[in-house]
Amino acid sequence: MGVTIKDIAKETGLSYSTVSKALNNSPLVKKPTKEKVLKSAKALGYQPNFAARNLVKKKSQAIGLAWPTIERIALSALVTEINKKIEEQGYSMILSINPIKSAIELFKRMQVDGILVFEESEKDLIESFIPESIPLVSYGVPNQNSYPIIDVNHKKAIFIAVHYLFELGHKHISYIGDLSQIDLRQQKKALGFRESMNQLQLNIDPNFGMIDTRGLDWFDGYKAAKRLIESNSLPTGLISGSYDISQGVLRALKEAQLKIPEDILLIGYDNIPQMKLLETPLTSVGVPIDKLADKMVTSVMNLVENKQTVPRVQLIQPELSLPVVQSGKG
Amino acid sequence: MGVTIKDIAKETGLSYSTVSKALNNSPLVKKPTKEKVLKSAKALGYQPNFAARNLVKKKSQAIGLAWPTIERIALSALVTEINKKIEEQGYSMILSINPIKSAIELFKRMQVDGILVFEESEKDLIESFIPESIPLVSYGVPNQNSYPIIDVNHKKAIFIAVHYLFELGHKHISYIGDLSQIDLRQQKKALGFRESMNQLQLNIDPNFGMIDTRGLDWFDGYKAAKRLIESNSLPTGLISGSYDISQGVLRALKEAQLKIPEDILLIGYDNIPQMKLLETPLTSVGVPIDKLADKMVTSVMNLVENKQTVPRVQLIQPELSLPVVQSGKG
DNA sequence: ACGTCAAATAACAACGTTGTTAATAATAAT
DNA sequence: ATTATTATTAACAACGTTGTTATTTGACGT
Repeated sequence: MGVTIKDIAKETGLSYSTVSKALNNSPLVKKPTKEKVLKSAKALGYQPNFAARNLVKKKSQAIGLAWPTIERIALSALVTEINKKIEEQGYSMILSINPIKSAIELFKRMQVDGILVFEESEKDLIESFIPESIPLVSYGVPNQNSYPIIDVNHKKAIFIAVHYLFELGHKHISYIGDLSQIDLRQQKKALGFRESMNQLQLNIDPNFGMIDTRGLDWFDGYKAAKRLIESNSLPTGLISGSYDISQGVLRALKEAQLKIPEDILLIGYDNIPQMKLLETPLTSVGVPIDKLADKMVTSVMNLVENKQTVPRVQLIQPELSLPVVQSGKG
Repeated sequence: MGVTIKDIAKETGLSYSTVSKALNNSPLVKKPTKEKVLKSAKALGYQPNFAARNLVKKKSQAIGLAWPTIERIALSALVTEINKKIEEQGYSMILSINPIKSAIELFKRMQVDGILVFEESEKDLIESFIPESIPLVSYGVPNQNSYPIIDVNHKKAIFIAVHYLFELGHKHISYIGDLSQIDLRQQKKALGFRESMNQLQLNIDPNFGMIDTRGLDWFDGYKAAKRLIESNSLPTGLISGSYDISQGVLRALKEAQLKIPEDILLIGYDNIPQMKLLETPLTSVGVPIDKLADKMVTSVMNLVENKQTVPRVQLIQPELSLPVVQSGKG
């Protein structure tokens, strides 16, 4: 089946080492012979065997990305951006939607040069099976991690949102998000809210100051917002904990015929491009997705081509972005 | 760096061929030696080199899935199901979100044993660069394809939906979906609607019998449904062309305070599990996702392990499924 | 025309596995 | 005790590349 370098060596009457060099456009081989080789290669339908190349070069020119929760859309824009950046570096990205552990094993099998991981709350486990042999960078929450982690300053993000509302004169501010004790990232956001409110000496309504969505899906946000609306304890400013939740909240507000920002000023989370597609333009806070993608890719690349060491924790600072005013054409 | 089979051969005083056999649990090696090898392997932290193994075995035990449109959620449930089925076969799945052509090239590099592709409308291109060396199965619309295609009988699906409504006594039936001329799949659905209506001698309202969403996103469905509602040409039965569109339509109907199925009976498309998560349970029509996943995986597996030939086109028949009545607990 | 030096190509050893064949140790049969 | 037979292990070629070293070829100066 497979046409190898030796076949084209036979055809051209050259040694297979020169054929190899010719195919790699080495300066050590004369132009006419290069052309002869190339022509013959095309004629025979030669396809390089990358297992062989990987074996000798100890490189696959690919990065693996472990993303177990594919069905939650929030990260897909980030993944797309990461993919783009990796390609720009001359590498390729492969994705696994398996649980992190088996994804990493798969990547090892595929001989990737580096691994990116989206961690959620299984921190404990990860540490035990990360392969020393392959560079790994995680988008997660710092712990006693031995591998580099890219973190977002979630507390500060919420802080920015609260202060923004405060300066606009809002006194009744609520937070809507997942308050469960499992996901560290969500905990930081909640904590950030509490601290910011205290600092500004604002009161957190005991019942509806912090609304628990009990989940991160669109629908969770919807249901929680609905409860809030029915309670008649509506704040004037509302901060939502994630992109998906914002969507649900928006919907609930719309159904209740509440106007944004007149009746209630909603601040979304996660600065991803899709934000612009939302029906109602939203003020939002978070780390711009391309900044995040850039950090992750350059970090793992630095490890792969060990140009320099990568800090154990990199905290990225969030920004506030004002709503984009939609033009008539949409 | 890399601990190899030879290192553990040295350690145990055995030849590296017996070490290899021991690690693969061959019956040709005595139990005590096996144990010795295993212990030493663990002690040294041995990690097999799969490039070497792939090279000699000409197999990677992995299937590549090309899915360029990751940001559209509709297929994610199918992808998850396919991943599960592939794992059950003892293989692994890697995913690429690159354009199909470069995804395929990547998969070749990674030495996958087989490739699955989600085609949209770039049929023309694909044919030219499919590698003869790797089995490839596509979820697409049949053309002059030389590779196996899994197709869904979209026309029949719409037919079933129309007939279902007709038998319930509906006369005013509309279709809402993407009517663009580019996507073959969408064209089939539209055609199916026209034919079914004609067959039943039902009139298609010239303005609002077929509503063009001009896109496949959630929001496209929303906007189109909104136009429909404002037109006051509301049908009693409405068939939507995709999962995402159904979501948008649902939302628009809800905002207009229209009840399902009392005011209007909406039939969704794509029988995917998430359907159950929709706020409003929906009658829906389409091919159950696990059936589709099964067809794709078994097809590519048959090629990979060439057990048997795979038909050039496999048309899967859709089914109607009635709304799941939600229990109080949700 | 002959030796010198550079350019071009050939030869060959790796890379880390697996599968096949050869060699040895242990056991059974006479 | 000696050979035939089998269980174990060792040796070695192969997989398809790349990089290093050796060899050949050709051009040049004298």
